[in-house]
Amino acid sequence: MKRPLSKRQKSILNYIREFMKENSYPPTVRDIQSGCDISSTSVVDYNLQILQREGHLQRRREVSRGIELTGSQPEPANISYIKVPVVGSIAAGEPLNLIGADTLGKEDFDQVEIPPMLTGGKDNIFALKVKGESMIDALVGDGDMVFLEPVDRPENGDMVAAWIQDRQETTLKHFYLEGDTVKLVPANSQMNPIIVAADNVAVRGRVVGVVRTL
Amino acid sequence: MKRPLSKRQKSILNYIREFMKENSYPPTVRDIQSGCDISSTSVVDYNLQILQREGHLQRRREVSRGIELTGSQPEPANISYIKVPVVGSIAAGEPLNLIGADTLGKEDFDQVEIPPMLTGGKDNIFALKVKGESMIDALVGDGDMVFLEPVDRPENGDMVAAWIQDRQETTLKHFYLEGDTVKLVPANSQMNPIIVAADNVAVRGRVVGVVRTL
DNA sequence: ATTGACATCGTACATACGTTCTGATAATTT
DNA sequence: AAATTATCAGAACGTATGTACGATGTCAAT
Repeated sequence: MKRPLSKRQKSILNYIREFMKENSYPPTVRDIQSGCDISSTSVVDYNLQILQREGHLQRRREVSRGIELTGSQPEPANISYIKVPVVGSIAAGEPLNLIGADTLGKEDFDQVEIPPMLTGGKDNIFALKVKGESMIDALVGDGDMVFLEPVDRPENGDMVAAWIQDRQETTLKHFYLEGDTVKLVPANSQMNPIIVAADNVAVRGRVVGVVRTL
Repeated sequence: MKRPLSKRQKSILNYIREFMKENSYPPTVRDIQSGCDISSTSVVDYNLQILQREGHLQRRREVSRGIELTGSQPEPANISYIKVPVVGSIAAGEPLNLIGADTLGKEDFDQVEIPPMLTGGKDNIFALKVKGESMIDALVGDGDMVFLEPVDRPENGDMVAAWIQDRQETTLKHFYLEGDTVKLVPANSQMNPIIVAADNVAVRGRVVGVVRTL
């Protein structure tokens, strides 16, 4: 169903997007033809049919400029980008005060803007700056920014930010629920798993993305 | 200058707005004609001319549906976001065809939008999808997306995408220039550095960011 | 009544534009 | 290789659609 698009099809799709950003109406078959350096209108038509079949756009027969891109509705301009609050940094073994992540508004934190590519469409995403090397084997290093989706009942194996009640700290670990205990395992061969009672940990969120700048 | 619009003109303007809300393209003269119960296309044209003169809309001559409502422009969105082309994927030890990255336009590739946070303000950034584990110790894993800034004379230690002439392949490695040879070292303890003549490698770009989604 | 600016009609025309047909060519499969 | 299938080319066709133009109607000022 979801076949990969050919180079030409991508090119066409991109051209349509660009065109509609410039003008306020869709391009004609011939606009696309010249815009994408295609030598025949029939080729454009051919590929438009495919793009339509694959659900990337809608066409109205016999209607000039009867092209409608699906998926990327109008342009609320900013809905495509999401501002997420950086609620703090998280360090291996160090306490982290995340209190207020629920009570305070987004406005009270630094904000980073991230593309939807990272969020998978979810909102409510928040960010943490990683300190330390506790997850180094999971390819998360010091200084990285991790993005989390708020969940309190993660799947086993998820990378989560968890608050450990009696240690008064929050760490980034892999999560495993085993009976009524929770095993929090770091992705670092030099560090040992933490095993605690299930009611002693509160998962803050599940990591959905990692960003590092060099 | 700002004359009051006639009933008919208001009707037309209104119809255009409605039409563009329904469909994603502007109406034709005849759409307006029937939609506003006008008995002649010339009347529509006549009134459109007036509406244009009064600044309520723009028209493109000889262009079907060449109507553009003024006043409610959807803001040029955020300039702060950059579209970068994903020019391909890069794999440890496998050839990668990057030919055309210079000759083809951005439009010919998939695009991802990234926040300025990742680019440090530079443009010309391009992206590669990582395949394989050659940089696993540098916290770059399979499936990650790396963002590169085009440079051909990197600093020692930079992580670069380099084209190796006589192997006909592109890889992601750390770069070290030593005399007139170049050492390309993978960040994977299981793999050995590649040492080649300096004029045998062409650096495509320097990695400035890494993104991973889980 | 006459004029003339304004709005409306009906119609015709030229071209903008989607569609279709016949083959050619490249990519895959048998 | 032969047979299929996917993709492209070029041209032709017919509808969709903007535009032009003369005729008609309206209404206020002359």
